[in-house]
Amino acid sequence: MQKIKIIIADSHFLSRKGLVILLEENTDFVLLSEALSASDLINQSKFYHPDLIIIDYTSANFSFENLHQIVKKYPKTHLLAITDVQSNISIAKALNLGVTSHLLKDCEQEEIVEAIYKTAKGENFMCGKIASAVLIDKTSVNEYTCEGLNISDREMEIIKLIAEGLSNKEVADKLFLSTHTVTTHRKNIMNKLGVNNTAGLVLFAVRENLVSPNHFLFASN
Amino acid sequence: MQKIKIIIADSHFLSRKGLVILLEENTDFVLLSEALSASDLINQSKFYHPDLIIIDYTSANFSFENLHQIVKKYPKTHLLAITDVQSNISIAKALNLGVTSHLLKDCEQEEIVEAIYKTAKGENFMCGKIASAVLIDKTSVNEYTCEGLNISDREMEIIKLIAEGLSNKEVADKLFLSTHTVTTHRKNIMNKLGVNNTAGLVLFAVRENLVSPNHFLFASN
DNA sequence: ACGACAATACCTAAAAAGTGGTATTTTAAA
DNA sequence: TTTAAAATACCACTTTTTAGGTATTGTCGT
Repeated sequence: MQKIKIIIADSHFLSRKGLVILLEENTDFVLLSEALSASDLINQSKFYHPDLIIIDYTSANFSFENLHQIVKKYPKTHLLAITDVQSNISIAKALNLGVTSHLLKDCEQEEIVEAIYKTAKGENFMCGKIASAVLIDKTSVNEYTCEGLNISDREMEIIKLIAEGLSNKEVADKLFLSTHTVTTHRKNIMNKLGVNNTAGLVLFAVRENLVSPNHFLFASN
Repeated sequence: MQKIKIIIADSHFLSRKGLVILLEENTDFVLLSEALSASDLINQSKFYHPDLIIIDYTSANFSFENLHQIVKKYPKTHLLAITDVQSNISIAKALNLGVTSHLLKDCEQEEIVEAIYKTAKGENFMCGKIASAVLIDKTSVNEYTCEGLNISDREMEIIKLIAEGLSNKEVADKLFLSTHTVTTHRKNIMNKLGVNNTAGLVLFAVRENLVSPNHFLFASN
């Protein structure tokens, strides 16, 4: 069997080095390089053409777009995402952007190793928590959905501002809309989410990382 | 200079091995052992009497109590906590239980190394985000406070219910109070927190783990 | 026994949110 | 090119929240 050629893309020192040790312990794996930023990753991918990239797209110098860039440019390279706890929508987004497998950083060593083998062959592997978080729509093979919610970008924008404490009027002013429009959006959002008050909206916003729980409190320091 | 004798206590494979590499790279550090659980940690501490324990008290097989146990039994051993993002109250709690220093897992290597040196000497070291989250009350040396907030238990209870989406009336019914009382509490809380709407209350509740961001959404599944 | 604070309760009035509609325009997809 | 969905806007009405107060009781520590 041919060795699996791997790049690690993660700006966090600890998890990066944890992965290094894991790869060193298995002779089927070859670590080509470590990328600390998106530009590192682009350059190294061009140079090495890895079989597999293990990436934390949430860490400081990476983003969702990097996933898409890699998938488009190097279709033979498979992506294994490994992040801290994420919202369902983020995970679904990553999968839709072409990530083959998804783990969390608190996974066991064995799970990570298994994920590497499978992902390098192009097979999906989700750790337990991820699998339960994302429902796979059996009808369309490659479509991952997130609990049937489909909140539009505009709606997301409005949720974010509401969660940051703006009133409908303030949101309207900020986005150059009528308050009626904001009210309508708010109604539609609440219907989609199945909630009937601001608390529900704010909790959703936190879960989807639209706002940080520290929004107000760090501001007051 | 004598070498610093260290135990790593963390059930997460990746961060544990990341720390292993970091310690190996510095000849002043000696890694005595790795503890995957509280009982591991107790046994290894008894056997090795380390200068320093690097611990993620939030990881699967550890808890706040372990911090207290170690501090009480081995006063010469210093504790360096390193966790994922935490609420201020959790951090304050850890510090009050006797943790000398506190980092986050996304810290840079240099910060971790500096923290190890200082903590082993008994000096405090907080990474940037932690330091800004917790203000040290200079008047009483060993007392860490949380932004001078002192929210009473009753107030916490009411915040929690509001964040769960209950109206003042519903909270009042649940706690057998007049709506006036709930309204008053709500006002007092908002004054203490320096916010002026429900969104701020809910974000605070999330930050202090009074409510899960999944409260509504898991309920609807 | 005193003071401080927490918990309770009430009042008024303005502002905002929540409910249940309808309706036009723009955009993306089939 | 038809169609569906998203984004926009308006109306009327009710409920809830927010902001400004005051005031009584109980409890805890000094």
